Amino acid sequence: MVNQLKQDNIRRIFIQAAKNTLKSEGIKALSAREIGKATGFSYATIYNYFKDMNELCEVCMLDFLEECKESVLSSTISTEIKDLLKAYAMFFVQYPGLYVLIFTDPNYAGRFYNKFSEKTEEIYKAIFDASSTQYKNPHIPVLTFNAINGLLLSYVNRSTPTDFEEFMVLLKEQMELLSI
Amino acid sequence: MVNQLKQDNIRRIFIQAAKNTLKSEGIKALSAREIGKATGFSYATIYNYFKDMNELCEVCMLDFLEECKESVLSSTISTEIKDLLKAYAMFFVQYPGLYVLIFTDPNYAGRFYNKFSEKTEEIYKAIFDASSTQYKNPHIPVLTFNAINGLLLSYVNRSTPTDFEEFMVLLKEQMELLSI
DNA sequence: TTGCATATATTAACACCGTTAATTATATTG
DNA sequence: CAATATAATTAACGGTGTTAATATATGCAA
Repeated sequence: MVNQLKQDNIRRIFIQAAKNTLKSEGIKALSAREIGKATGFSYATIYNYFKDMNELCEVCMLDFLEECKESVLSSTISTEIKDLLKAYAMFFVQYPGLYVLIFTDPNYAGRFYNKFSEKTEEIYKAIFDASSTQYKNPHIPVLTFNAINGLLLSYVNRSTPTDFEEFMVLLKEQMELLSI
Repeated sequence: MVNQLKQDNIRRIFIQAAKNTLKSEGIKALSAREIGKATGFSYATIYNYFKDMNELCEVCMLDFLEECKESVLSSTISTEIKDLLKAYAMFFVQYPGLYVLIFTDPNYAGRFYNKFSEKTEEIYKAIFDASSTQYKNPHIPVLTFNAINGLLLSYVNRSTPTDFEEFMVLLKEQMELLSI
């Protein structure tokens, strides 16, 4: 007889600990032994609740994407698309480590891409649905997100632009060029 | 008395072996032990020629960027900017692992970013210099590369779009939207 | 409550990794 | 040839993910 409730609770303990580590110290600090210490469990106990460390990490990543979505949609600045997109970019500027982990780290971003593609598509769709203006040409939203993600990639991985203010200026200019 | 020529040659042996591994099997397969096997040297000998494995990898990355630049500029399709940009994208579509390594992998892309930023800026500049049309507004080239890099990021890490043909169609459409 | 079966947690171990110190082999020079 | 400088190797350390074997806790029937 398994105690499903207890199992779920312990699972959540591991997830929460992993999320904390990922947010504060990044993926490099995440290890089975570290999560063991942080939760009080042995490092091997994790393997009773997750297939491997990747599974634990993936669960966190989907959680973070959900947080991103909620953060964007609850930021009641306006329903103008440029403000929604700015909120999207802001979330990841706030947590550059999460952007790297979810979108750029080949060890994770590339794994089970269908799951993450679905979730990111969901976010993109939610943003353009929430917007007050509609775009008939579906390539405009795609181009817009490619441009923003390219900018975020450059910012988090190559520090180009170097600081936050410059990033926001560039983002604004790019949105204007796209007539967004 | 050190034999500089001999040293340089052995250094090049390690670099070549590492480049082969990176191109064929990717960064995950690169290790000191593996390069030792591939070259016939002991794994520790590498440390007589490189500070650490990161240095070896970085040398390879700069080499690859140089290859990319030469590949783009020697592809005598035309001097139209859209063809040059297509050649740029093609290089990394051909070697997705290299794109991931150089631009998206946080372990490498983020390290010594100034060195790589310089080199990538050099490529971007070379492309727009070789182009037959000139852009007065400097934000257009920046936006263009952000869009292409966003598309490449999505393609290599999330398989969106799923195949090469689709990628090329999307690239063409995005260039047209940007009036490039 | 006791005893037992089941479920869960822990420890120990294995195979990797990067890196370094100590040791051995090889060149070079007097 | 012998002494010295240089380079390559082996052995070791501390880290990683993961698994098998072992210990502990839990749930339940008698």
